[in-house]
Amino acid sequence: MKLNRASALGVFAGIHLARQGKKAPIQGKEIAESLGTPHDYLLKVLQQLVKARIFMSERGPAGGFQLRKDPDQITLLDIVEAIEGPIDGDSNVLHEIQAQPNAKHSLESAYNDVARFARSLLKKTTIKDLAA
Amino acid sequence: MKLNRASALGVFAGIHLARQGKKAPIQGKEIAESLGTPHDYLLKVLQQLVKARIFMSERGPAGGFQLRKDPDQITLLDIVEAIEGPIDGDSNVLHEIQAQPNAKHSLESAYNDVARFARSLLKKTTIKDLAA
DNA sequence: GGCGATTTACTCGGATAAGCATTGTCCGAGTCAGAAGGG
DNA sequence: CCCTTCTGACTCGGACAATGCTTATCCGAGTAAATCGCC
Repeated sequence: MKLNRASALGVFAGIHLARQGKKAPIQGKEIAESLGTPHDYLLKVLQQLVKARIFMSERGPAGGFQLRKDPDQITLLDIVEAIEGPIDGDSNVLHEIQAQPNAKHSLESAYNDVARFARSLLKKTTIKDLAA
Repeated sequence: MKLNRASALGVFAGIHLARQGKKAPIQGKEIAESLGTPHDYLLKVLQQLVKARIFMSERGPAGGFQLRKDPDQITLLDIVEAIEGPIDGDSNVLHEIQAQPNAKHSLESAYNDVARFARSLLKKTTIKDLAA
């Protein structure tokens, strides 16, 4: 697992939306200025979260982004995995190396343990927690 | 943190050397064939471990690589950090984003917790454990 | 003045470049063994 | 025959490309409001 700039932007964008409530859509432009990040790039990140059905978007004037669920129903894991892809032990890297199967297995389970821990930890924290 | 092909190769190379004992140097060519990986690339990985003083190398005919320490004194963390660099929470990515300080801090400590867990887990396992 | 088609301004959406890290390759530096030559 | 010198083969070492992923940018699709024209 890794922490991209993109996934961090996704989390903070979620916090920004949570703070505004669900009244009206918030424009990407406003979020970008708030986070001090390039507008066009942030949009691409937000798009991924819309595809993952975590955010919802509306086009046209007065359009923008909103949370699709309540802030306490959105975990960090939801956002991070929507952007980075699933958090696993990267076992595909191991399988293309020839080595003793039990050594491969031991290393793989070590990495899987780390991945499991990361998943459970990120699942505990919600957007609501961070927006407080 | 992430699991590169390079760090996996470093671990398996360490296992290969541990299995041979400390009698004579093992050539990179032999390790590369054993792991089914490009020879020239593996050398670059082994070089990093030599620089980190985990392996030792000898040139010339009958040269090769050896472990510098006992297999039970070399942890997975030693090898992985020698190749990937230190395992941290990638907090540098966070600091260039403008956001509420407490939200940034919460996210950063979540990632630091994962990094700490990964470090402690990788520190528990030694090359000797995997070579058995 | 009221209604509707049209234009306009504004938003997100997806396809397209630029930058950087990881992976892969090549040639040179160092080292020992063995052969060649002279004593 | 023995010692010294030289050549050559073999190893690692570090500098140089190629590939893939992350980041950044651009232009087009969609939408609602405002404008203009007609009734």
